Amino acid sequence: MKVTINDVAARAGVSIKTVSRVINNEPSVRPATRKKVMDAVSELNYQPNLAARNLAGTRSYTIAFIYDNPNAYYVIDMQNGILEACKARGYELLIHPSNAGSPTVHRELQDLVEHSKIAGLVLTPPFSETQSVIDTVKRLEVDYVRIVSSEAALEDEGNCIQVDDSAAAYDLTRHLLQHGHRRIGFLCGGEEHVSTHGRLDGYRRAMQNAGIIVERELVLKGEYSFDSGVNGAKKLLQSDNPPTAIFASNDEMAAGALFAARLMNIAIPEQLSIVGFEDSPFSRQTWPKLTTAHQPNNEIAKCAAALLLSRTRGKATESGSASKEAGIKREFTPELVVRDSSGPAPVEIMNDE
Amino acid sequence: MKVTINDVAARAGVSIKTVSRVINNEPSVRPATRKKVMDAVSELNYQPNLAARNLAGTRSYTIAFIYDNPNAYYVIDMQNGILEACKARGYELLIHPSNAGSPTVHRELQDLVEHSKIAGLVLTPPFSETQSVIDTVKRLEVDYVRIVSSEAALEDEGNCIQVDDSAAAYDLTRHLLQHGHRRIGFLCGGEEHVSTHGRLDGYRRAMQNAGIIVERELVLKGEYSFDSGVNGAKKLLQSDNPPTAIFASNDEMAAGALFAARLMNIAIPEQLSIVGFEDSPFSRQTWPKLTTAHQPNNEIAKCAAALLLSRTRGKATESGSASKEAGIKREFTPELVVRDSSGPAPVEIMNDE
DNA sequence: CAGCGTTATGACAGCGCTGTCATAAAGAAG
DNA sequence: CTTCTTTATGACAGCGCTGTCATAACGCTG
Repeated sequence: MKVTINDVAARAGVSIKTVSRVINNEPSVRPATRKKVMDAVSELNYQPNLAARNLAGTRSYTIAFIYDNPNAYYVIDMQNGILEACKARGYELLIHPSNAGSPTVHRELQDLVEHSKIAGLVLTPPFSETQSVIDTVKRLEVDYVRIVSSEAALEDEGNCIQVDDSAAAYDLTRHLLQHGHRRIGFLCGGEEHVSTHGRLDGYRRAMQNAGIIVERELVLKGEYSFDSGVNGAKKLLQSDNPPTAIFASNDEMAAGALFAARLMNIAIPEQLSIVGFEDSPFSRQTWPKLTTAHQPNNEIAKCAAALLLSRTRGKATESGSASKEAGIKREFTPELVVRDSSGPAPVEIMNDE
Repeated sequence: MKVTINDVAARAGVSIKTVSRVINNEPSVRPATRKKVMDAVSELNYQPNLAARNLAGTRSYTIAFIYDNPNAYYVIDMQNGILEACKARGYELLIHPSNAGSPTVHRELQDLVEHSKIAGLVLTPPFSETQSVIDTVKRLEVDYVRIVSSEAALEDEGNCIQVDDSAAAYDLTRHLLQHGHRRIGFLCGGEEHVSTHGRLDGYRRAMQNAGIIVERELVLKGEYSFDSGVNGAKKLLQSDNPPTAIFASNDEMAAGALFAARLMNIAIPEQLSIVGFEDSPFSRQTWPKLTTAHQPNNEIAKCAAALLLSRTRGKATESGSASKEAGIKREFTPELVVRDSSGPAPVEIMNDE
């Protein structure tokens, strides 16, 4: 809005094209010239005009973030992470809340890509795991990065930032097992989320490794919501042989489970242990505070955006493609955070060991 | 990215300038011509290219949303509301998370305004209430709308969307009074927030109208956080003459108060009533669910953005300035939502009435 | 229907940048 | 030191739109 490429060129005593070359890291600029330009840039505090860049070149300096997630903490963390990566590289972010269930998603995506020149898309669950959405994105031939549960990355590793739900769930379950729990209930998230299956898998593996056969009625379908946590926990706790611990597939469900236990006058963690998943802020705002697995959403998102951007600038980076993705972590395993909602299994009916 | 103003012009058989006139609602276009153009626009599904618009005209089609709020629900609601308003009018949103405390805010704002051509700013608390920030914004001569507590709007009504914290707090307090509470503790939000003062004022007025003199030690300073709620409630409850109800200045603090009560084995609402403020999602995820005041953040934000946009398009709207702001609500009073954390005052020491 | 004030429309430049292509400078080779 | 490459730099058009200004069409009046 103020200082333009012309000002920089004048100051550096070169043509605007040369300035353009420097700020875009293109080759064929003598070091001395490059330095002159860089100096002018910083002296004038020049920043290229995004609108002009988007309009002129074939490249785009805008990426879009598509989300549909009822969990505000999750979205904000992700968004801030993406924003950081964008700012670092001079990109702009287009925010697009949408509705995974609705049939208009595909049309929305198409409009988005066709109307605004977009360098790429960051997809988070549930979009990143919905095959039809991915198909649409591929058909539109737009670059993208998906944040997904490791299980879902298989065919598409280059475009994925993976979260190892299974490994984290394994750790969480082991934590309960080490506290002597043998009957551990599991509340599933929504079927449509791959993370649901990953977390269940981790739980199953841990149980199996401990030599425990998981009874059918201990694993309940549900979805990633508070109410689902309440209902699931109620069902488990009202059964003839209730578990001594409950693995809720996310913190919100765990909060629901806590709520249900409270309704039924069950003391946490004395009579029942509950663990969540994600380490969202409100896992610290329940009573008692939740044992959970810390999922670094902010960093995950930052890496996803960085990965996307590392590709679009492509062509002319100095040090070759090898270094381009340096420092971009591609797989995350949420780490166990022990707080107050889990403890030793109550000692009453000791029928094994 | 696909169909441009040229295509529309060709199809409608007019010059691109005429198309420009139509899509910008400028005068001096014959109805017949206008119709031809409109038809072409919809047949081709034309959408003006934002980058080009931003680059060419003096107008800008980008507004920015500045926030610094630890409450993710609040931010997301606001953001979605703003986004709706933007989409409806073909504007773009620039998201700018920042840090109200940091001294760099002013520089950030300046960079934002100087580097990207910005049509206006939507400011939410705490920025919208920080005088130095407002001064900076005014100095930069950029249009803006502030979302503020009614008390803060005085001098600047035209630029404010007001939330009547005082009235809502009055209602909330009355609710407690009607349940027979006489000793009602009040946990303040951060001093720097005007809403803190508005809420306190509403509480004070209600108490006064009920003929109750509020003792000093019943009103505690704090900030809008869970921990602050925990600490404040503890202090109140450990005093010699504890209150029978606590007014927490937001839901997060109320959740904290609930937590403290739980620690001290105080039954809610039997022994103690607690109310929050805002009706954020987690007011439904506590045990028991919170009585609170519903603050329609999404709509508030939508109106704020709509107000901002109603001005920037200015000049050439058909029906004059009167209709421009039609339907834009400018003041909101959060409404009482009674849930389970409030109830009749316990009957023990009846020393007055 | 000439003569005037409007109102409607279009030609054209230019926003700040990038892509293409031509040209200048520098190196390599003979 | 001439010729041929290679590398470095610049002139210029044009992205899709809006602003300015000139011109064309219209609508009155006498």
